[in-house]
Amino acid sequence: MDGPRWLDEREDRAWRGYRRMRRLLDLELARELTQDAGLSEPDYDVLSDLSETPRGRLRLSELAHRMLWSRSRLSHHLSRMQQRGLVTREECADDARGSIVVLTPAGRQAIESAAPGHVAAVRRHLIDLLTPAEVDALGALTHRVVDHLADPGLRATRPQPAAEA
Amino acid sequence: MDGPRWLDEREDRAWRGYRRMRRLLDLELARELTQDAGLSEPDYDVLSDLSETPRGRLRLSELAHRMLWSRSRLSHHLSRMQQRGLVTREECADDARGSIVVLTPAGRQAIESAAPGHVAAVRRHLIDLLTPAEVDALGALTHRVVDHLADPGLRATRPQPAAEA
DNA sequence: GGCAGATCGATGACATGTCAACGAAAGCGT
DNA sequence: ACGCTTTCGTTGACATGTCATCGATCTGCC
Repeated sequence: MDGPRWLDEREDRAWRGYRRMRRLLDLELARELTQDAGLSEPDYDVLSDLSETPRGRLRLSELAHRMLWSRSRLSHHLSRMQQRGLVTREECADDARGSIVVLTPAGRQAIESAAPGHVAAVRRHLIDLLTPAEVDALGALTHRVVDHLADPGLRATRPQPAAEA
Repeated sequence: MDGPRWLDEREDRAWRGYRRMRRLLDLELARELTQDAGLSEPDYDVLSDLSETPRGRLRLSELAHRMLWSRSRLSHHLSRMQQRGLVTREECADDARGSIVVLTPAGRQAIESAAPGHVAAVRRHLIDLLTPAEVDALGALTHRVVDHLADPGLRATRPQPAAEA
């Protein structure tokens, strides 16, 4: 029962800064995206991931996996986007349970006209404010954290849960 | 007329890493917080900010301002927290429109018992994975971005909508 | 073949966040 | 004192995200 190791001044500064940046950056990017392209950030992410595939088609689960979304969330969101004509669903030939999400021409149009402005906003509010060394540091650090979180073994580090099969 | 300046490989790595970290870190911290303390992240943040004040009391607007929340959101959330006995509202003496959010003993108890575990989680999944130099870099970079976003003049930087496609 | 369990995607109930509007009360200039 | 405008916090309608569950289908194993 050691006293908890609180964050020291620098750590606290980093943590608070991260959370504040997160919030403000999100608000601003979402605001511009809505205003300029009529898309929400989730919309943009769906369209973006879809458009990165050869023919703009992906199994729903595969898309959910890439986006780190639950299938449920994606299914709900796709229904809304489908009503707006941005995507459609097709039956999957080799798996009758599955459905394939397909980018419509309107969806392709939407992402292609939104992308330049969005990238510019990301630059303006983040990337271009950083030195090259900071960009690299951010890349390195975030990927390390992601790898750590993606590793199921990480939770063994926690005090309590020790059980294993 | 310039083709949009897309992100180069390093910038893209940083940007994708950031978004992925954001999502995974959030999920994990929220998961542990709920499991260990029965609080959501928004709950924690409210209680945390309140507990940092001398007597656990703040004007609703002041709290909303600190948290970067809308008054509406905070009002809704407080209603839920109030029903769980974590906070109460009091009338404001010097401004009859206002209300003062007050941390209850139960709320104080909740944040005090949740904090050590939460800080430990933040360390385990983020801070302790970083070198001291990275912690400083993260602090510097996030604060720069925050300052930039907080500056109302920043939007003047946006290109005029004069360009035709 | 046929059964048991896993996976897929959809759905409804519910929790949470956003947005526009509101009544009440301050501020402010006259 | 008087209006006009702004600010405060609340509210209701609605958009979005989560969670548990479902029927359908696939998979592996006998």
